[in-house]
Amino acid sequence: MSSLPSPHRPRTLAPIPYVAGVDYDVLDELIGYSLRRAQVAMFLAFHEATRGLEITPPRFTALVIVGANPGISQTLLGGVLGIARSGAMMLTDWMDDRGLAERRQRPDDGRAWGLHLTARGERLVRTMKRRVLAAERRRSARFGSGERRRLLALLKKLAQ
Amino acid sequence: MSSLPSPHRPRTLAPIPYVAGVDYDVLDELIGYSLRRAQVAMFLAFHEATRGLEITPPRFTALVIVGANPGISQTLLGGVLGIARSGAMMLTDWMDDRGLAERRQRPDDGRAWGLHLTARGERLVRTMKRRVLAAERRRSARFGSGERRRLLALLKKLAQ
DNA sequence: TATTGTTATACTCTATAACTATA
DNA sequence: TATAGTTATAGAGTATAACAATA
Repeated sequence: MSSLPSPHRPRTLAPIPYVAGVDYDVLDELIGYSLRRAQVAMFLAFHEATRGLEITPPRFTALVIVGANPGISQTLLGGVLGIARSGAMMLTDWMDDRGLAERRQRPDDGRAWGLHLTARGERLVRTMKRRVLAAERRRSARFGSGERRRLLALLKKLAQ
Repeated sequence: MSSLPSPHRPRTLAPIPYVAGVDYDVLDELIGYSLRRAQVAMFLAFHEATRGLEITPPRFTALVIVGANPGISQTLLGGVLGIARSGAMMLTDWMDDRGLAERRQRPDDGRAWGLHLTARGERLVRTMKRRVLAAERRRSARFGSGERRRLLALLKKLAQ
């Protein structure tokens, strides 16, 4: 396969600028390009909202998924995140090392662990959710009534 | 600064799945999460559309920008892309090595190069634009009249 | 002094492939 | 045989910092 893909997050800590005097040509008409710019902007809001928590988007997703699906296996967690098992392991190690989640033995299957949030993990998830949702609302303040809802629906349709 | 950011492109060559039976909790309500899923889907369409051209999103952007702004410097190109000068250099080397763009001396400033597409670069840009626009139209076919336009506008508003 | 291009280096995230234990 | 977890390794893309040449 070609030179492909990578992560989840923008490259710098500043929004991608619209440089005055530069002709953006077809880029201005491409969903893909605006998607990228929007993603950088939203990442910055996310980063600001989770300041001090050492959270990244994949970590956030992993913690939320484990919280909502106690006993989930590493392999399935990787499947949900769209990453390889080895990546799910590193994420799980990260949660485990910090006392946010633990691996419990399964009586039914000796191969797989069941992942569970600790009390500390539960607290962190509550804090993260509160902050991230607040950041989204703040960023959506520029939208008129219903526009946030409509954007969400259009994005889901596009990703389908 | 924390452990931060990275690129432009999704991690795998498959869309992020919605795994049946898994509770996605708050993720379903977050613009940031849907943005990520949409971006992966659009990247796959982009990748498919540019098959055989060895093109990635940053290369596409660089070629389009040089094409529309002949004589642009590497530093400004990096500014438009939102990457460091060293990255703009690697991109320029890539274009130069393949005979797609060339560095020309500037009479007014001995420090900076002026970047220009070659005839071959011009042809590639035409081909890329055609294919990528067709892919976007194909992907937007699921949208009702005006929805693509509305999505573009909402994304721009979000990124502002 | 400031800026452009350049080079070397390090870092992050991810994939791949091989290994083991269990099914 | 197949699957879960694990480990080691490699790759892509980016940033940072230093340097020479020019402004």
